[in-house]
Amino acid sequence: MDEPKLDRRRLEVLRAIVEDYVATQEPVGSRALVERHNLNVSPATIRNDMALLEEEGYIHQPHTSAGRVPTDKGYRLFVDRLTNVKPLTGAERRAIHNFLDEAIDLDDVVSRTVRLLAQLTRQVAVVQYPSLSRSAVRHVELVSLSTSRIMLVLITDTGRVEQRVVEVSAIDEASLGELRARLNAQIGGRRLAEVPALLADFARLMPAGELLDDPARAPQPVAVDALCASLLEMIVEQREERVVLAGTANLARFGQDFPDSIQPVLEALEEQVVLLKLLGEATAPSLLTVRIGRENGFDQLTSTSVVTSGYGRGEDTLAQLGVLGPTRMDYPGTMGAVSAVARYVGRILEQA
Amino acid sequence: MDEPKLDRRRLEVLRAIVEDYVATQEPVGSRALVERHNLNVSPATIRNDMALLEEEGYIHQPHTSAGRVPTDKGYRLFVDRLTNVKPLTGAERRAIHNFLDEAIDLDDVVSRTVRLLAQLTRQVAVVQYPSLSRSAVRHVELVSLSTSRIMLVLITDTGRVEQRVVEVSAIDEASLGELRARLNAQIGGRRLAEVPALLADFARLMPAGELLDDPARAPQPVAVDALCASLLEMIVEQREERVVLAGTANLARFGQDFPDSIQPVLEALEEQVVLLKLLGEATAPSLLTVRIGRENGFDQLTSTSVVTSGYGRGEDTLAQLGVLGPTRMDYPGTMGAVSAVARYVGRILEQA
DNA sequence: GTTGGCACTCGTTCACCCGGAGTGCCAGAT
DNA sequence: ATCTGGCACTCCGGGTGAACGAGTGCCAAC
Repeated sequence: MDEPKLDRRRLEVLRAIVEDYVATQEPVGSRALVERHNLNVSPATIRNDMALLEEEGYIHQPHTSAGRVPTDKGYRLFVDRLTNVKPLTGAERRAIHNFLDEAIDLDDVVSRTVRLLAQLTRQVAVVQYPSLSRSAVRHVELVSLSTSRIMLVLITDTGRVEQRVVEVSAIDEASLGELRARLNAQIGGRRLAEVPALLADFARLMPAGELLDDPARAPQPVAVDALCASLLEMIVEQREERVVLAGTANLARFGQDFPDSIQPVLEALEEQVVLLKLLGEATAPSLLTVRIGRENGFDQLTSTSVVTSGYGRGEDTLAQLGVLGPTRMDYPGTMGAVSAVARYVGRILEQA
Repeated sequence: MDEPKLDRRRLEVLRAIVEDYVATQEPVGSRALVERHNLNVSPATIRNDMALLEEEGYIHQPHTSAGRVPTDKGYRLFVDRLTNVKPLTGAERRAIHNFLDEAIDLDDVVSRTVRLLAQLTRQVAVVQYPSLSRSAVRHVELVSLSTSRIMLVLITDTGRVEQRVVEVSAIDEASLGELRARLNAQIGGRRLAEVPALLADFARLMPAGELLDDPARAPQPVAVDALCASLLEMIVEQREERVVLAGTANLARFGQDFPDSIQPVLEALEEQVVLLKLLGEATAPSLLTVRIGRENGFDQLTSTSVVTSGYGRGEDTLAQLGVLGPTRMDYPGTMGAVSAVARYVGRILEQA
């Protein structure tokens, strides 16, 4: 798999090119390279290496007699083999702690996280709300609003509360209380992912009275069905997950990095669907994913890269968060920030 | 108050300058003016008028021997006296109806409205959630989660649901039921604005048992106080209102209109506080407000204008919505769109 | 495999010039 | 008193061309 033609020095040259280009935003030439990094060879040697790297598609020359610029393939190699995530400074680490520790509820955690990430990386930050399906039921509440309307409230252990109103045939308070108790016994504390199966059982057994001490108090099947159906809908519907955004202003700072304009990028960022796709499938917590240029699959985003990480409680990934910026970005730094924030948010969620 | 020096033709000239400049985005000269509008005078005459308009501060010359550009003061006069809101086309009107009629709940109405407004005006749209304080209490629910924790749920007639959990000293189910009934009798159907006063009475009378048939069942004062306090907090806190945004990508289309960069504008738009201030105090429904350039009071937004309108049910303003764009914007068109959307959203809320 | 040298290519910058658009002003016409 | 045509003037923008410099590729020598 390794390209045998790339010996140690050539890789070093590629790394130097990426680093310099990211720093200066200008094509980098052979002389500048030997000066800034202490490669103990002459510019001419570097030129030979560059010619080879270009042949292999890792770098590219905007026009004859210009310096070289990394290609997407070059960045990819850089990220995969030539760098490690850069650990944050103590000050940054402290800033994360201080800022996130003040969060008062889930909304606040998410909103603080996204702003923090944007500020830390000076780029666009994206945070997905903890997914319902990964979290567990803390409590289900049934509130009768009138004789035939029930409000269904679902509280999860990530602190999210969802409610909706259900129309049912008349049901009396006593039955409702019984139902509430049984329902909580059945699904309380269980993963949302397990709930559909459990509800199916519940809908089958409950009306038959099999779960009750006094079968005479079994509620009407139709009411139970309606409630279960609504509960299921809530869970499924919420899987269409919410995403929040911050730092779009940072895009403007990189105006020159985008071939035409930042308009298509801003447009893409307004589409929830696009954002969700960018964050991608849930990965293990603190496992970084980097998508470079075309890899992210949207034409409007060919000159952007995305760095994402799962976050969650312990081993469970509850959702994804990440950062979007120009392909020419500080990968080690960004990866460090994303990883650190993901880890810390996870820890906060554990306490809650 | 009228500047007597501005006779009919001079005003006409100002209008022509604004219209042409908005259309072409280039300083407009005397000759072009007489050609495009059929003013029946010579360019020289227009030049005299322009000199006067400039002296009065309505227009401005970027440099000697360039055409004229309207100043903020010029736009102001234009908006106040030289134009009327432009009615929408039939197609646009139909688009509004079709798109908004499909909304399924309050969140959906708001989200559709903001996207619609952005698309219609091709600018940044801002919509404030209907304010709790203007709406009325539909129902208050008390749910005991455990012996000492009660969930308080407030449902308003705009369809909003807010909940929070309150810690109280132990309270039994019967007292809770009584409390719920009395509380609803006291504040159900009332405006949120009236609620604080009503709650004060309630907290005074209820514990004393004066409102009960059986004074022995009066709940502990401390529990009532805690509940009332939380309810008040909910109402007050929600006055810090939510705002949603769409169409930021449209800013990029106007890149040249912003002296330096759109960055400060994007930054401003990320601040909820700024957005709320821009939307401003509630005004009567369908009453348009236009703030031009510096009038909006933010340094970052000196080259933007904001067109807002209240919207609501009948005569009640529930919240504000509006559009933000470069000072050089199509005022009549934008005003027409904002006004039409505000009116229609109001009508939708009436049905709900 | 590395190096120094050299010819060559291009993009960038600057000075310069020119054309055109637009102005202000003035004297004369209405 | 107001409008108009004419005229001199200003200034921006675009185009041209030269000088410059950064960078390259190649080759012969080490």
